[in-house]
Amino acid sequence: MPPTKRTTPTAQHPSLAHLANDLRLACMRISRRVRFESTQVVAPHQFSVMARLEDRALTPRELAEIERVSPPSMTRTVAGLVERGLVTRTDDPLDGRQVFISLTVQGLSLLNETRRQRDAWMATRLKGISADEREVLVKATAILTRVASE
Amino acid sequence: MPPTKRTTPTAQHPSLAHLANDLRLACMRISRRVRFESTQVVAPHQFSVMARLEDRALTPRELAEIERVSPPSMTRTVAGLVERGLVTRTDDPLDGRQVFISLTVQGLSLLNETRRQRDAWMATRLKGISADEREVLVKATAILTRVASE
DNA sequence: GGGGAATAGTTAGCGTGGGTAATGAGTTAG
DNA sequence: CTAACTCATTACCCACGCTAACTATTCCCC
Repeated sequence: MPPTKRTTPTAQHPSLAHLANDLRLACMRISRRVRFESTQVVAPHQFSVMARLEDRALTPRELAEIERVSPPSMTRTVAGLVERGLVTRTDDPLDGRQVFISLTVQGLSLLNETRRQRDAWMATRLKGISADEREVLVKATAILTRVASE
Repeated sequence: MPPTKRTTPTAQHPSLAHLANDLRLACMRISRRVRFESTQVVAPHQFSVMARLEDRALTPRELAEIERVSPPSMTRTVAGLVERGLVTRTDDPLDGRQVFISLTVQGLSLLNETRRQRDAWMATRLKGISADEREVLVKATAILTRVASE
């Protein structure tokens, strides 16, 4: 492949497109390795649902919308979590159609354990970097967090 | 404050654990949004296989090992890509057991189009940041890329 | 050179997690 | 009070992962 055209061609100031590409790839690779290399005790979609329930109980419909999944799929995912004792179902006293799904104590502790493992993976990778690099990453993390939530 | 070790991180110098957590979350959120919000014209595993074929043709077995998938799964994935005209099969003239899988012209252009979309998503997010922040991200990207490949 | 072991790829069949369509129970609007 | 709507579920299909078993080819070693 011929070298890509750059409108702002210095090494210090690569084009926005280049930065976007490289940064995106780095984020996706890190994300991929975190997911692959942390021991998965629950499936990714189950973990994701549990994480949503940490703040407050949600209905299956809300969960389905948040996770961008159809209601029947969420029914099954929740059923799996209930069976493992990680979440519980509670009838809504005000609306007989609805059900609230909430984390159990075991669910919360599993959630925290999984996070601990993932963080440990990341922390291990960060141990080798210099103080300067760490400063850069601290600043970059703030920016990335903002970007990710826009 | 305890005399020997600094256990309370400041805003400027958060603990390694904190940085690891925040950075990991930011990367995973960005990765998730890129995957969700770029129009998927091929499935993730198919895209991943196509990307591996960009440099050179590979055998199904090599692809299976790289993608950490069983050979039968790769057979099916490749079959799907062949059916869509995105890759082709070529018999190895030296070893009758083997087959080479390589990208077609359509495959390559689809690959580039998908990347363009993903990069566009990221580039859009990066347009709003300041020059200083961009400098930080340029440096951070180099570090993250290294970390992701360790 | 011949015969068994090893390797590449595929086929067959299973489990799981996505989807849509249809159903039942409960609520709301008219 | 009935009709329409909403929530959750069930029934059923597809996509993609797996292992086991099979065919074709190559390698190894006597």
